Amino acid sequence: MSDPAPGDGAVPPPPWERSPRRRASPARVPLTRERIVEAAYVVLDREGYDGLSMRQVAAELGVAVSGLYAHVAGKDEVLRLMYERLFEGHELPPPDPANWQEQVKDFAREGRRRLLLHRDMAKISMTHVPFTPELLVHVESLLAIFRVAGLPDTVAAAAGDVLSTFMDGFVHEESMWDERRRDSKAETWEEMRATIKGYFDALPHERFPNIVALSGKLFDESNDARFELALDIILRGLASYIPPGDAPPSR
Amino acid sequence: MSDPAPGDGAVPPPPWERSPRRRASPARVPLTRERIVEAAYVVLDREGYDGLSMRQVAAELGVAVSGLYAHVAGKDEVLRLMYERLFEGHELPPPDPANWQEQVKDFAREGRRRLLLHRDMAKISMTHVPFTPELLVHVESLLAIFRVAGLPDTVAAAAGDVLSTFMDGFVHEESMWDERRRDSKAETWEEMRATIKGYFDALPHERFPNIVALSGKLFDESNDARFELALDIILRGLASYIPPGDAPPSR
DNA sequence: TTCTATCATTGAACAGTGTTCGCCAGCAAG
DNA sequence: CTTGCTGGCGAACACTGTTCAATGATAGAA
Repeated sequence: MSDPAPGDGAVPPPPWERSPRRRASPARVPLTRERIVEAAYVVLDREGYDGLSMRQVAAELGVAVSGLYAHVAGKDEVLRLMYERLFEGHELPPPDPANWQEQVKDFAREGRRRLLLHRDMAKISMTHVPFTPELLVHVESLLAIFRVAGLPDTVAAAAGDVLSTFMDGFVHEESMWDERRRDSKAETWEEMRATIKGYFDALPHERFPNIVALSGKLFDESNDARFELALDIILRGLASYIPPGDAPPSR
Repeated sequence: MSDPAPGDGAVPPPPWERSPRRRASPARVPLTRERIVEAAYVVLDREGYDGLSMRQVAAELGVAVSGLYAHVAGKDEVLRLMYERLFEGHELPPPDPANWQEQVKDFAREGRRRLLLHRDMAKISMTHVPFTPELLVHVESLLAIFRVAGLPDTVAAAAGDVLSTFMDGFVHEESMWDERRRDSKAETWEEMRATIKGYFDALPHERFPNIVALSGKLFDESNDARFELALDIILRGLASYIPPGDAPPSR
């Protein structure tokens, strides 16, 4: 497109321009890890996780597949770099015992927001354990907030598990429904939701009374509302472990 | 091996044994969905999720790959059947408001137990949304317990999300650590845990004071203890939504 | 018993995948 | 201008899931 091959209507470059052109051709931006990750994101958004192949990434860059392996150990490393770049610049504020709950919620909200930035990103996120040096600062900050808030150490340690598995799992479920919507003929989310609700409403009342009764609550609520509510459930549970008198949420 | 081709030392079967032999050969158990799923489990346990291929399953059955497709739509269906069979017979007791929390915990414990029965099973579990008819009864039973306990409907709807994403996520993390252990030279879990703890202890104290301080709590605790604690966090959060006076956890 | 029709099973093929290796063109240094 | 070198290239390997024409053995009919 922007780099047409000679021979299909394009006149060959005049000889006196050979010198500058010679610079132009090799002056194509050199392949770097950053450019590879960037291209991988483009492919991921367009083709989804299953369509994210090294060949597609190479094609996106207009480069041979084998060229990628000079800068990257393999596909695993590409996925890891994508995962790490997604949370770059994601920093938590210094612990404030007065509203630690809101701080934790903000962390989860921001995490979800970033995961939703790219299609199928939750799939990639879940296959990585966040103990690479760049991601450890998040764990550290979260633990700081928990401890300053007065949570016992064991609870603080477990809280990270609950929060991160929930965050990944929730977004993953969201993207699975979105994928299902893509596969079906439903164009809009509303249409898809109506289809699902119809399926649940059509279930035999006597065998699934509660599902039928809650079909509205299960899917009519927006994902944001369900996410917020679930966050609140988790944080209420955590708060219940703060010893009375220890940094009470007075304010 | 057990079925040597004629011509390399094996004498051909005498003609008078042809009749019984003819029965023996076709008397091989016929291919069924059940046998395919069973073989898939064997391959999964031996090779892990990445080694679970249709060809391996076919080889396990001593059958051509293409033969599988006469009984199964494809690999996706095999994974779905495996997932559904894992939870076969997993039934919840009738709702008892007096100890609904223990009922919910038992559900999660049994779910984790089954997921741990087969290597990488959590990976398979997470890619499925439990809305197939066979699995809907679980959702139904859980909702029943939540509602009878007095949880508001919106909370009951969200509670299922929190619980299932946590269950899958926690076991998935467990199996990821186990996979990492397998890859490393560490044989036992204790050895692996020591390695991890050593890594955390070696972190710079000034940058990661909380991680260093909690390195013991993060990994010395057994997975069971962490799972139980996390369950308790979630259930305390849920319980906080029961309106006062509505089926109080007296006893 | 002999023939036939049926259907489960097969082998080969196709279009992909991640990864490796030998080669070659173009650049910087001498 | 020549030399050395290295980044990118093409081709290949060993896989993957899936399809399809052909085949083999079986059960039923004559």
